[in-house]
Amino acid sequence: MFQALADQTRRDIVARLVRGPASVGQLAHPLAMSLPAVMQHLQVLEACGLIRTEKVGRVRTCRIEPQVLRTAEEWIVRQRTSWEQRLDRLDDLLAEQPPEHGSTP
Amino acid sequence: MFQALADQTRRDIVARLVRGPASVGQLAHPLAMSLPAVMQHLQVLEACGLIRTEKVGRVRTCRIEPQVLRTAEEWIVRQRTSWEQRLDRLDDLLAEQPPEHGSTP
DNA sequence: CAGATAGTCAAGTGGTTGCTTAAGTGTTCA
DNA sequence: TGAACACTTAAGCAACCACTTGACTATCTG
Repeated sequence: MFQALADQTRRDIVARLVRGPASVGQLAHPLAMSLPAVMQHLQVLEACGLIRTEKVGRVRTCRIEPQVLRTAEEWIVRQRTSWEQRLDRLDDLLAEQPPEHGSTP
Repeated sequence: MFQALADQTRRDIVARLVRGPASVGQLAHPLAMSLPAVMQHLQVLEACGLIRTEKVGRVRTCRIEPQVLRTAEEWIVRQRTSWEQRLDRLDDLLAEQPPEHGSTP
C-alpha cells in the first residue's frame, strides 16, 4: 500500500483520479511512457485497492477508492499521535518531579 | 519519503521509535537481520528526514522526527479531501439540475 | 594493556521493479 | 467487411533494493 504510493508516477495517477474518473489512455497521455507501463502501474494500484477499474466496450475507466487512502493516513496519524502522547507524558513527569541533581542547572 | 515507508522493516523501526529513542542494537534486536542491514534502513530513514541519529561514545541513538511524518499525512489528506470536495460539487449539481432525460429512471 | 562491545565500511548477490518492444484481442465505425 | 482504436499479453532487460559476509574502527571495562 505504501509500496504503491512509493512511485511518483503512481502518485500522479492518484492525484489525477482524485479529480474524477479517467480512461487508461487519458491517464497515459501526460505520462511520457508507453501504455503497457501505465497498465502495470494501474494493476499495482488496483491490487492494493487504491483504485477500481471497469471495462465498458473497449475503454477501461479508472476511479479512486478513498477508503484505502484512509488506511495509510490512519497508520501515519497513529504513529504521530502516539509520539505526541509520549511527549505529553514526559512533560507531566518533568512537571511533577523537580530536577534532583544538576540536569538543568 | 513514501519510498522510505514502503518497507515493512522501516515501518517497524518508525513504530518502535515513536515509543522513544533507541540505539542501533536495540532496534536491530527484534528484527531477524544483520546489523549492517538495519544500518542501511536507518540511513534511508535519516536521508528522508524521518529520523535523526546522534552518536555518543560508541552508541548511536536514533529518534523520530515527526514533521516529515506530517508531510506524508498532508499529501494523503489533500488527495482525500479534494476527492470529497469533488463529490460535494457533484451532489450540488445533481440537486440543482433535475434529471433531464432518463439517466435516473 | 587485552578483550569485549557497538557500530561501520565495502563488496557482492539474488530478487524485484519499472520500463521497453512486439504481437495479440476484442470493439467500434465507415 | 475491414480498418482504426483502446487496450492487453508476453518476453526481456537494466537498474535498484534488501540483504549478506568479512574485515575494520573506535570505545569502554577489567
